[in-house]
Amino acid sequence: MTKRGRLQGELEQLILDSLWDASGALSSQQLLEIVSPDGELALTTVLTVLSRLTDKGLVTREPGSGRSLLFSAASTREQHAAELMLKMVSGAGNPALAFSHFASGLSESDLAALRKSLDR
Amino acid sequence: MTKRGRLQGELEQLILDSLWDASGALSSQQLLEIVSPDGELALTTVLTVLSRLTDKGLVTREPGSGRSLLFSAASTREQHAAELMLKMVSGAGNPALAFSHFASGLSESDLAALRKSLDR
DNA sequence: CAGGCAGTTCGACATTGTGTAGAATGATTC
DNA sequence: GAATCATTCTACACAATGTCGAACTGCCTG
Repeated sequence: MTKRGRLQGELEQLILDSLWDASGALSSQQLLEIVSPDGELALTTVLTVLSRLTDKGLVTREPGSGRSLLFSAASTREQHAAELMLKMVSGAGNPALAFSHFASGLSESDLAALRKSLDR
Repeated sequence: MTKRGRLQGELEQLILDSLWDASGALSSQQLLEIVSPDGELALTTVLTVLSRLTDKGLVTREPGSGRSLLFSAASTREQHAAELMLKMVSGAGNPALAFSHFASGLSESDLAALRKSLDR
């Protein structure tokens, strides 16, 4: 019920970010510890969100020890970002124009990185 | 109430697209005509959505003839797309990696356009 | 092997965003 | 001044998300 003044989609994003930041797969408990260190959230809350993220294909689950589950992001943060960016391009109408606006907003270092990624 | 089986956000997108496709500013009536040629929607429906899009800063309004208003998109489709793409990059963690995934998904012609937009 | 425990799944309710439109308001016009 | 008509206000339905308590179910331990 968005009690803790959380915005729409914020908890899902927070959990996704936690999974991306993690080195490996995480248990629901570990995620709870990360997402709510002060014990403000219930474990079931985290599990519900994980279930919804799994339904969306953004999270995968593997069996852990006992009958626990380990969760991890289905794709890397960068793959996910790239996918969304590609979707923008397809809906952009005039990609060349969109690219030019896009490039204008990039930092020098990001521009350099982008150029390098195109050199192949 | 999403009666006509419309998905979440679909009408907003449809109206935004109509404004982008239009050569100039449009009245609510013209938009209704475009969005619902068969008269399935009420004019107030279009106006409500326009009001919400205006609140989001995606649509601007100017006085038209009489006390009518003319609506137009606040930014071009390409600017909008570029803005979202830039937001992705900032949240991508490792932009260089995101770029490389992004480039892999682009068509040859889009790649060429992107290269050209970086040459300056 | 039965009982408890730890972890998951189910079902529920709250809030916000969006689809949808009738009622109310207010400026224009005749 | 009354009719007109575009906009704003108010309202309700449904979907997505936040948030849990209750129920369920394998495992482990005694």
